[in-house]
Amino acid sequence: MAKKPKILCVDDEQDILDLLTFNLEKEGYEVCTALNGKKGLEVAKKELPDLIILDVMMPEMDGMETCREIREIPSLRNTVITFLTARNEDYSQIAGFEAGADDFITKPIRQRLLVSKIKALLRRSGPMDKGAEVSIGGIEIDREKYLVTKDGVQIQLPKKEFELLVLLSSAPGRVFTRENILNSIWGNDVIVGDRTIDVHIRKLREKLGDENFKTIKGVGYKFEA
Amino acid sequence: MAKKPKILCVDDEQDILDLLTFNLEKEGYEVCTALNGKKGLEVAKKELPDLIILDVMMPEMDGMETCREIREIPSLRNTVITFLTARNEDYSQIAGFEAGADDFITKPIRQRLLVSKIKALLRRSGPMDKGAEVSIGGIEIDREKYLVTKDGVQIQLPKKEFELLVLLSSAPGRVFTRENILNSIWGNDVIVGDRTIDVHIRKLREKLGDENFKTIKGVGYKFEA
DNA sequence: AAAAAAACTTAACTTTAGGTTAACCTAAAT
DNA sequence: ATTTAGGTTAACCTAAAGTTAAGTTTTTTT
Repeated sequence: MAKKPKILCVDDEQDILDLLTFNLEKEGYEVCTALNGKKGLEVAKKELPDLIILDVMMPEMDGMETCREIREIPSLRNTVITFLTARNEDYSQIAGFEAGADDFITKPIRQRLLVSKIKALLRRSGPMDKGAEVSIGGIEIDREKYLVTKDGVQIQLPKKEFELLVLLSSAPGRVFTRENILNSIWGNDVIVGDRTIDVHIRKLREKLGDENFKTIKGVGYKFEA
Repeated sequence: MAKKPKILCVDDEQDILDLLTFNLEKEGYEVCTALNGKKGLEVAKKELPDLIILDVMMPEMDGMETCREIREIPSLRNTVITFLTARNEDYSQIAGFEAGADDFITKPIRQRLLVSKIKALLRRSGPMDKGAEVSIGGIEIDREKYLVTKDGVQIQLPKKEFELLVLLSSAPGRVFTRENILNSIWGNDVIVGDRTIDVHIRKLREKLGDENFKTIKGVGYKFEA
């Protein structure tokens, strides 16, 4: 099974969160929640969800503001964000799109519409990054063929190493924290020792060249050409 | 050789049609065109293309509407549809997916991206059940005759083995997950044990040579020459 | 219609790739 | 100099795939 899409719901009402969680989990999504914008931002950074549902009306940091901040974070730049608003608040919609929203869901939430919108949004974001081949500095990655080519030589990587490479190369130059990596590749619930990542990084360095995998001490790793 | 995929382009600007036709024919596709949604629908019914490129903005019947109508026609239900939009018309994209689009191509059209998207979309849309003969590395597959020839020797494969071979060979080199395989050959709902696939793979290896069927542990299988 | 054969699935068991850990080492930062 | 994060290695362990044979089901033959 392809990894379950992860959805973050941010709302100050626990009721709404419960409703969303219930409906989305039923559809097979992995759901995480936050009770305010600030928490939402934190969770988003940590969990790197595929889609975020943001309530517009929240105390302290409202949806707009949260959205703007999320859009500032490189690792979340391509995450789909949809707002939750009261019906017919046209005005907020305009502002919302300016803040970087991708869609709006109106309250009261109709379960069927919610699910179909979510599906459509995820589908939309899907085809983009499915382009199978990436090529950076002599290294080609073909996700469909599960094959890496370095300077014309094909290399067969084990699953975890491949996934790690795909992750790091998805944003060359960007630092991924250990936490990022664990969440993306292992999932938040799985617990593996600290050294595990190092070992995989080591293998990658061995196979693809030391110079491409940089350590940022105290922060994480990045892939560079 | 598998039959050329047929692509229908619908746009109200002749310039765009010419550009698309030129680029796609160069890649070996068969191209037909229509200057508006209504004509597009007619041509689609007649030609049964494998993929349709629809401009969103057209007078009279726009892309969305055309798309919806196309989806109503049973013989075109599985045709891949991709929209042509001006850059960053996010909102129309959402509506587009709801109308049944599979992907979007943004104007201005970048030739390489266009071609790679088309390729990816056609590949994903699954094995074309039209073109009958495939030949890869000493193995010939004739889907019409249900016949496999290895190094000139005809081999009679049972149904499941044959289907599995056809699936894997439909995209040589590409890894098919167990889930992929189950969905394609057995259908979404049928439940068969995990080991069933292995057994069929084993039979294929036995009959057609071990080396052609690679295991990607934790991922799936692929067929290679 | 019964018997036989072929194909398909399952179950039980073995094998193995590769993922994880633990223990120790090294280098960078304070 | 001390601390701490990361690097390295090899042993260990496990989930996934391979194998085989024994049921089932389906198809063909008589």
